[in-house]
Amino acid sequence: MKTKNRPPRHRTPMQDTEATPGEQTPDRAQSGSGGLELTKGLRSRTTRAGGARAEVSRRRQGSSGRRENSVQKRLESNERERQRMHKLNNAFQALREVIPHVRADKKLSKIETLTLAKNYIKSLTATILTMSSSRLPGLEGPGPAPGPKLYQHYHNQQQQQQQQQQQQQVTGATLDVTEGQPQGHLQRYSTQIHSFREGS
DNA sequence: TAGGCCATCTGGTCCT
DNA sequence: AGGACCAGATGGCCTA
Repeated sequence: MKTKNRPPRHRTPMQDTEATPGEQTPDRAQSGSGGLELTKGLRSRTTRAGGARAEVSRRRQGSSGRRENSVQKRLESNERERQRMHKLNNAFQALREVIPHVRADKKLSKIETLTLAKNYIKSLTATILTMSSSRLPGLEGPGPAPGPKLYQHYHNQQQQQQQQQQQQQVTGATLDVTEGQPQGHLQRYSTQIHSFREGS
């Protein structure tokens, strides 16, 4: 696995609006697509389908006034998209900080973060179920008994997931773990974080 | 150098 | 209508 703790890259000219504190510094410096001047960005994309469409669109624009207006709209849209992605990345970072993993010096990738989070939740769920297992047969039992309800909810979800998997026949999801008995989750989670951080 | 990961731009579609 | 969301494309950085 690779180190993702790389230093922030530089900002593009248009990114100088300012980054919200705590947000990742945008990179993309001087890259063909990223470094606007919008015209530069558009020009660099004319070889692509989207870029070609943009080219046609621009020809249709006609007057330079309308074109400028369109460019301005695009710049604003780009900025919103950037902010949206920064929020998403902040959420990823927040998630990384609450899921335990082995090598704290190495940043989890997004896919690793999501997968570990999913399995961490499952392991916690399994732990809770284990702790309340004395009540498991007690669907009939009196008292507050959150256990059985949770257990049933958990199993309903397990069944749904199994059905979905059977339907979809998902392949290539190497990070995913085949669902099984609840008590296996903690073990699998532990194994997985080791393979993520120390393996490959 | 190839492959993985990522940020950004972009146009289309959906939603309010 | 305008903004949010999404997916495809592109290119930079990093590691094995």
